[in-house]
Amino acid sequence: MGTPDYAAVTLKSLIESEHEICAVFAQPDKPVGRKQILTAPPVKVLAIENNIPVYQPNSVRTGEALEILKEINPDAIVVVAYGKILPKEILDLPKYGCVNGHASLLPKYRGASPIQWCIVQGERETGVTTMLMDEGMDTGDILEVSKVQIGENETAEELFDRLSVVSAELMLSTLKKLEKGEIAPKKQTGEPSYAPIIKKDMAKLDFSLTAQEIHNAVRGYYSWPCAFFFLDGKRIKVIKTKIGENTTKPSGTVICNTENLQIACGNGSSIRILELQPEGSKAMTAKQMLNGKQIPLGTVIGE
RNA sequence: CGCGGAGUGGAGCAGUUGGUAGCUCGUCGGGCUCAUAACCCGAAGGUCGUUGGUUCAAGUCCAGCCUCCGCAA
Repeated sequence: MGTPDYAAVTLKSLIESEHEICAVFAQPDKPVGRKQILTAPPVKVLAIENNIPVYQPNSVRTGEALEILKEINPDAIVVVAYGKILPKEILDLPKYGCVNGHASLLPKYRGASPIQWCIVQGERETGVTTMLMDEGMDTGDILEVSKVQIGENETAEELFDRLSVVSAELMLSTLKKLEKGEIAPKKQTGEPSYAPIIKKDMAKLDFSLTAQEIHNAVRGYYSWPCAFFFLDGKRIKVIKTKIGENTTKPSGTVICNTENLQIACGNGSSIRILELQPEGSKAMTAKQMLNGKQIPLGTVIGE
């Protein structure tokens, strides 16, 4: 069970492994893009290419989904980024249980968007955890963990790509050990935290935060929804930033408008915006934008 | 037909009430300088996305088409 590209990587590994995949569950097709074309999620596409039956129930809490699963009678159910919480009847169905791959070091960053959130929070280390699902939100007993270091300038998109591979490898390992009875599930220990669903508004930059925090937000919200600020009523997405030197100017003040756009941040820090994308335009370097649009020194950004 | 912005010399933009194009940067040449990504002088480079229309005359008005992008999902 899974939906986006991230989950498709694991599915691909499973297909190429010795495991037999009886069925794939994915979220229903959704309209995508400017034209609102109904598009199949990546996991579904991959499943179809490999002639695996695909089910896309709107809800897994109806008897219908349960009936289908009973029919299939799987040894195990692998769940990666499926986006739905499974009811107890389904969790109890497979011999080896429902194994979930979650992109964080549990119990930290339980929930919907652990990858983006751990970057926004400035973590230097994260990872992938496989666990036996229970009825809670990412509260199941831990099976295996694989840690990954986060690069200073790594974006959520890049981390997604890396973790999807790590996740796939770990899942294969976990399944193998489960089958042989080599894993003892362990209760989650430590202080749990939750990664909220990312909303567009959250990506609006607040220049009263420190440059490091802004740098984290820019990386964490890339490439969706992408950090942004408003200038003359136009939304400007911030794509790439670098920490600048300290300044005494109040936060939000433009302090350099030539080679890049440097803005004063909280606590005397400053951020250099290297690449951005004004509303209606393509992504460009800050220097390119400044060639066409003059932003006077001292301009204060923010409402 | 979901809403909206945009296609102008290599890049980013401006272009007034229609009268054959400007700015910033870059490029090339020269100069200044110990030196420079700094400064000064000069040059090259555009049939203004495409097709048709209105007009004495259109980047500038009208219609269609192509492409890019933001919002929304």
